[in-house]
Amino acid sequence: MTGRTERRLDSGRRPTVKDVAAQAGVSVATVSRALNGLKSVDPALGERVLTAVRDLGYRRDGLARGLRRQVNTVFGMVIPDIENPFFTAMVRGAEDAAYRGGHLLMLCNTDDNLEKEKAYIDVLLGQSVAGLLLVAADEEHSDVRPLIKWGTPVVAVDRPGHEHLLDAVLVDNITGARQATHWLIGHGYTRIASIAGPERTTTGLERLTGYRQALMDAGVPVRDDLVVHGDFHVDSGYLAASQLLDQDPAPEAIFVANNQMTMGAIAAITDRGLEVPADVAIACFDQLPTAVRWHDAIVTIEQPAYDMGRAAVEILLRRIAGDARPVTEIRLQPELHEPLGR
Amino acid sequence: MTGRTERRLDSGRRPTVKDVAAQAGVSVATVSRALNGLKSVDPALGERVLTAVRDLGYRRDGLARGLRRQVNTVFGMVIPDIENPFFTAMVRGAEDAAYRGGHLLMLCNTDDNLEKEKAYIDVLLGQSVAGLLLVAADEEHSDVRPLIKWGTPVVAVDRPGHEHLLDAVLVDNITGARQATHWLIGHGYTRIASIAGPERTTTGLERLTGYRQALMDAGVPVRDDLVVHGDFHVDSGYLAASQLLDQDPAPEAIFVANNQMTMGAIAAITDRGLEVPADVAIACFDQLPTAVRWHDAIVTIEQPAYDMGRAAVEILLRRIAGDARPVTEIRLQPELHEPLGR
DNA sequence: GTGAAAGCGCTAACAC
DNA sequence: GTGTTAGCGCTTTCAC
Repeated sequence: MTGRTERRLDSGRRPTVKDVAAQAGVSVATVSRALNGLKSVDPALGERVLTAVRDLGYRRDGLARGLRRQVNTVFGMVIPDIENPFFTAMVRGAEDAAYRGGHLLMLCNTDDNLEKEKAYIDVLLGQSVAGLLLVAADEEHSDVRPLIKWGTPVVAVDRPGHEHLLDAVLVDNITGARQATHWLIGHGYTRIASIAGPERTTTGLERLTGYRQALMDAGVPVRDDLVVHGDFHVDSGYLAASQLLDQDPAPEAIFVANNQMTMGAIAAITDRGLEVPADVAIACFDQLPTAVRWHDAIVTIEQPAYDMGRAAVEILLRRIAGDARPVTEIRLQPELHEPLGR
Repeated sequence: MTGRTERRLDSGRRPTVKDVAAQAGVSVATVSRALNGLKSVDPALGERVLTAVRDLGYRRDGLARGLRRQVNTVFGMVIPDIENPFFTAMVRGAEDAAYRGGHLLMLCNTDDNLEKEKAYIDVLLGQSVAGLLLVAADEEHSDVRPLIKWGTPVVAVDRPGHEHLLDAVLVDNITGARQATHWLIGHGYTRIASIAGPERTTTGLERLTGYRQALMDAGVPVRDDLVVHGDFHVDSGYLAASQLLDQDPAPEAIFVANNQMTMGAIAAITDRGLEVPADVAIACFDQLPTAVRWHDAIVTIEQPAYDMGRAAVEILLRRIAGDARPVTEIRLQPELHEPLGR
């Protein structure tokens, strides 16, 4: 603030290597070497450089650096819904693994908007990220082939990449959904509805398939009027549950395809003065926070969200290290948790 | 895949403007102009450029572009805890406003880790982001002065920036905490404890101050053994509540300084077979999801998280547009929500 | 051990 | 309306 140590450059210009070099009385090459920690630099000069850096408030330009070195250390991650705890847990898993591996993680939220998704992927690749984790909003149209071609490793998480051309970390949705539905059947419910996910997502479709399989296995007729599609968000769960409860007779149990829609469904049920599970039983794909109402009364299929993020980053790290094995798809098993009350 | 249209460049090299220019039979300048949508380019040539771009799978290098133009379109945002719904709501507000203004938002989660925070800020500024939204993990040590000096606009959100040198969007924590505590007092509770936030955050301190003020206003003695500090995360809420409940006599009511710790506190109370609010009343700073157990039995101080994010971006946009007014601090009012049961 | 200079991919003068 | 070229800030040969 006093300007005492800041000899040159009082203009608003951001300082560059040149400024630092001039201030320290060395060449730009030496500045660069010192900043990169090359041991081939004289300790005395190195010290002078560091002092100049501090005096000037110099900060290396990542753009120029990245452009020159053609290698970045940051990972990019694209998720569809930052308000969904499942994805944020996944982010934590990815981030922890990345940080351990010496990488940072930049997150982009697409809000299930394909246009945004395209834009974010574009920026991320434009910045030459070291790797990309992609939870695709639209599996059909997010064409990432060009990326892989030019060497940026991409791993699809939760939802498979374009035509299974990408490394992917997925969950066995069919088995999980079947287990949940099976549990309901085993506990005496027969009129079992489902609030399903969007038809354009594999997660939505696979969980619906699992639900249907369980019914067929048990010889329970599969009725299309008992299936309502939502969009994986809270409001659509509320709406779907309302539609189902309007039916006469109303369903005795509902298998809901994700956590957010379950929250909505619970709210709809409560708003009608009904109780879970006395009036309507719920099975939910995804873990629910323990503090959630009726938590003890709901069957949940817990997905290993944190581990999925971690596993995805580990694949990325291996690819960066030069691993060239063919496309790998990992499918992790979810886990059925019975309600405590039983 | 067939390679039919891809004349040159079958190597693994990523194509550049030069390649596109060669393929389209024009100069690099024309390619650049076409890609930037300058109308001074012949439609026919423009078309040829676009075709070449598609054939080659060309993608503009954001690093080189940013370096040359010295102006980026992406905002950066740094938050301490991506698993806290308060921050994710804030992100949504910021992102929506940014997108409306033609900007994208890159998110970084510091996990309350000062080292990570430094690293992320460094990368973000290194990438020359157009602006930075900062929810500081450590208000003392996150020295962002150099940034402002070189022109990147920075807005502090939720927690004030370094010594109030930054534009900031904050909440009136003292008033909110006072209202919550006042409500408890007004409903007959006198032995009121508090699970406070960390002492290094202003949010933690201000809410504690509000709690104390309310007690003093009502002539209730302020007792330090009724205050336990947490770290704003779920586990610390559980721990703190356990400590408080171990006291004899146990507190009749607890004012909890944020949502996550409230979740933990509720779990601790439930685990002991106690009920909210019959055995222990809870007042919580922050909104709680409606599906949370006891939601109807808890006084909440709702923060306008979404609006905070939006307001912060709006400041950023104004600064970018050249607004040079002195440092602005906005304080939004939280809103007390009474439990429905009353 | 240090410096001079080329060049990463792009845009923006500047010529024509 | 199009092409040639300088140069953004940095790293990295290549000389010395």
